[in-house]
Amino acid sequence: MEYKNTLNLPRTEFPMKADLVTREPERLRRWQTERLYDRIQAARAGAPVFVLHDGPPFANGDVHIGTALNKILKDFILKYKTLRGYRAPYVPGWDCHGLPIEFKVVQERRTGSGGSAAEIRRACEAYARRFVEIQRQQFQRLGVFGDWERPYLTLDPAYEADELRLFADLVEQGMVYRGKKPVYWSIPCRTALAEAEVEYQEHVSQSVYVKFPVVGRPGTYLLIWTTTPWTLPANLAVAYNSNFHYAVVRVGEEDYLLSALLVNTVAAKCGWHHFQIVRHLDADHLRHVTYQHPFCQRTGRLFVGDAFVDNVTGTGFVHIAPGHGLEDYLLGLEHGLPIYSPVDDEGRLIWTDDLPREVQMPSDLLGKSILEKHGRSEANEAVLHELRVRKLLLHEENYRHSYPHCWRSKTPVIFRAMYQWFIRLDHVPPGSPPGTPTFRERALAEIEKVTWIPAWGKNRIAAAVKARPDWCISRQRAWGVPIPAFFDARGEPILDAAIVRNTARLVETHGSNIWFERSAEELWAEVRPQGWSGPDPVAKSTDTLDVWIDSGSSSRAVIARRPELRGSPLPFQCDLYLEGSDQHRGWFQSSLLLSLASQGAAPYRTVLTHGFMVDADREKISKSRQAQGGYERPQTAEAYVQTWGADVVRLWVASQDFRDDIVVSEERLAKVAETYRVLRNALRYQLSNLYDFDPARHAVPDEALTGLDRWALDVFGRLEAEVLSAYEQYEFHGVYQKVSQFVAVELSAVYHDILKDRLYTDPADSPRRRSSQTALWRMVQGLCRLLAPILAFTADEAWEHIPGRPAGSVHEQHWQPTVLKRSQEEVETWDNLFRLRDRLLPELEKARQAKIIGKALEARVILRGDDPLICCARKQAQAFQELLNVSQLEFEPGANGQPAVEVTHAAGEKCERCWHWELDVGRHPAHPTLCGRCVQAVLTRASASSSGTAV
RNA sequence: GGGCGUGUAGCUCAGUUGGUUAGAGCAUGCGCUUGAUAAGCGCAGGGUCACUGGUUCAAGUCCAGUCACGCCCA
Repeated sequence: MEYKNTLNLPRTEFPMKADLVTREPERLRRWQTERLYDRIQAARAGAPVFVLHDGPPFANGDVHIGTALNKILKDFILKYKTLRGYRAPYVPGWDCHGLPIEFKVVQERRTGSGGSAAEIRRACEAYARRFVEIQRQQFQRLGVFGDWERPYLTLDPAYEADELRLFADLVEQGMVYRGKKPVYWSIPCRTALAEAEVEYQEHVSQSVYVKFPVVGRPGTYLLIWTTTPWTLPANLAVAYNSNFHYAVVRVGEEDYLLSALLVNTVAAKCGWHHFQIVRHLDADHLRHVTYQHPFCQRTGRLFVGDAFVDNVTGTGFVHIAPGHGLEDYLLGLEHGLPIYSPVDDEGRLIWTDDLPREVQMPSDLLGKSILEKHGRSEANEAVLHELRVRKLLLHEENYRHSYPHCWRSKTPVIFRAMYQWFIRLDHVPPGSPPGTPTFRERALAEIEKVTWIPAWGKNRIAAAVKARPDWCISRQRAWGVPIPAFFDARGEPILDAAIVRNTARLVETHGSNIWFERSAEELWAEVRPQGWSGPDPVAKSTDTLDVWIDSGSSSRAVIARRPELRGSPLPFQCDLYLEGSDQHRGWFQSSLLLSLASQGAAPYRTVLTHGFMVDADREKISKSRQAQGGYERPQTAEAYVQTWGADVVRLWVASQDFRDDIVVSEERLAKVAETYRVLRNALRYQLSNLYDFDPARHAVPDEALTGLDRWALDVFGRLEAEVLSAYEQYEFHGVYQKVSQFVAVELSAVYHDILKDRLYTDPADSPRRRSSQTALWRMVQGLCRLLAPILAFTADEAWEHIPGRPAGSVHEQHWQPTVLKRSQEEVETWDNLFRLRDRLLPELEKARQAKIIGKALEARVILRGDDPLICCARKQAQAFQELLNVSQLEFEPGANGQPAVEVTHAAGEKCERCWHWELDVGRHPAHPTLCGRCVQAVLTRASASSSGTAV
């Protein structure tokens, strides 16, 4: 029993149990008090730069697990680049303006009208800052390094000023115009919505088939179909498809015109039992048809609309209201129709100045509300009533389809034409020669210059840029950067680059609240350009800029402004943007368009995209499932960190290919936690066997290392190269797979297992033991560096337990992979030994099954014959016996009838100290239970301790 | 409905230009060990490569279609 004390059993303070949830915050505090991030940046002052520019999350709510994923991926890259010697600064940002915050604030205030714009704005700012603080804590808790004390906020006056200066450039180039155009309008929010603010949901609409009387042919009607009856008062035309055949169908006394292919469908819907097709018409006949509006005193004409009139739904005639639909609007422009939109901000039907009163809707319809309550809208009901009394409503039914909804109020949006500011996508500078590329074409060319990872990202953003309409940039909201426009006495807008720049200067010193707090006169006095010869304003605009202009301006307001991020030769261009794939239509695009327009190039050289978080069933994380208790915990970063610790969450992020969707589930986290334990244990094994190792005194040079250790370092070197390459390509799941499999197989099952014997039983200072310690010492440093970007806390913790380590945190190290070069011959020898080992292990297993042996040390292996592998093993008998971890290995010449491999129980007795079975146990009278080797070890140890050199 | 993706063992991933019985780690089961011990080692089971059809001597790998899921759009 006492011999156990003569062994070099592992010792370490590095605990097996990670206890990440309580221990990580302590390390975090230390990093903060030591100002580790600043220290790293300072140390890399002259190094090559790698800039990843942060896409700002919205300053609202707790950090979602999906947002955490994004931040962690960014941190992997920056920690990796830092280790490789780059100066890789990180300036986190927040998107602070916008409807979601204003919506919350107005809800929270609940004080009737809600106060002035300036008051709401102050409350919004306080709200945004509160969540910036909350999210900052939560992001830091994930182990993300960055300049958290000086993040960029889109509400900073300096940011707003730069955004306005960028806007001024666009104004100066003539890219910004005011136009009347149908936009998404949210009635409860009383605002136009950006495409990004619209979400599609299932909706039941009232679908109606309506008769439009044909002028000059009593009893003949066009049939149109619509799912938005409230747009009928705005009807100004009907579209048909010039490729279709149309039929005149007689039902009872009346004749109906509709697409020939849809006759049966419509007949079934409308319940026509007896009908006959009395005539066929082709498109030429339709060109000259005029119809009477069903309930307004005006007529309309038919136009070709091949692009959108289909033969699948409806009647083959499409009701056109240029003020209420994009296709309608375009057709209206083409034929000079007014963009007529008789609806007010509250979604009520009204008369407008676009048409004479007498040809507009009957006064009974005025004031009827479009907004649905319990699936019914006053406006629809009133229109249907008008149709019914005139006997023009042929059929009515519920129609279930996907329909755009306001993302905040969750109500169906309407399309409504109104004056808005736009950025013209097909802009060409005035006076440029023919053939000059349009802005859209330049954007597409710029997309070609960027590296998109994965490569399909290029297609995706190019398709989005190709297809997108002009960018509607105005919002009728308070919480945003004001559009510094004025109106003259005639109501004409005044927007001028010099005014915008002067406003930027004003905003830079006072913040953008000044626009809302001061009167138009006061503002004009401040921003009126020198030598202004235009009209004087009588009012100011109260619109704000689309928030995509905010975040899209960051290349100018942040990259070009912050000295540590500033690029060269293009100050606004950085190396990498990294966001979810939805940003192809969001930030990637807004950043590209704005940077190109104002600065002449894309703000990024590479764009990396990740997929979305899905649950265990590979379906998107849904709030309704959350509400029904479908998940064990809230889908926030905090909830996961509090259960598993940040390093497990980080390892989970690394474990999957982020270019696809990422599964977040309890099972997945549990599996990853298991891998974490394996990694941690391997580190612990290595550290615990270095307790008496001082590299300065004990390190063994490469050529003196044992073959096994040289093998291990070589294999590790190859792993390191593979891992390096995976990091280079941002394939963190490759790092995860390679490292975890290496640790499980090469390290734990082979190297560590074999090493135990020499580490524990050899004399502490024996060359063989010091050789292995040297290898472990080098490897544990390598592992820490290689894991540091992912296991930010654990790698740093383990690093501190390495004896004689380089100064500083693991995150301050310079990762320079070292290679141990072995000759071809040596490599082959060891490959052979392992090949033979693989062949013999099943034999040992058989012996175990047959109860001949238990553990391998109880075995004696006899190898016979002159098989090349066996010859190789004979030359390396001692090393090979170690690989097998058996007590006795014997070689015999081949003999007839004798197997080439034989496993028997070892001869002799079990040594009490090393557990080998040896023939020389008991030879030494003072140590009757020990083998010769252990006697030596014990005697060496005794003399070392008596001479005072023991460790 | 359209665009862009994805679909290989329970989980996460490999599967080069199409070529022998489809691999790894983890998890599971069964053993071993008890000097890495809320650890360690070994062995075993587990896949009609989403589905259907095609091209080919040969397809997880190429083509077409279908389905499911995700993002974006209508």
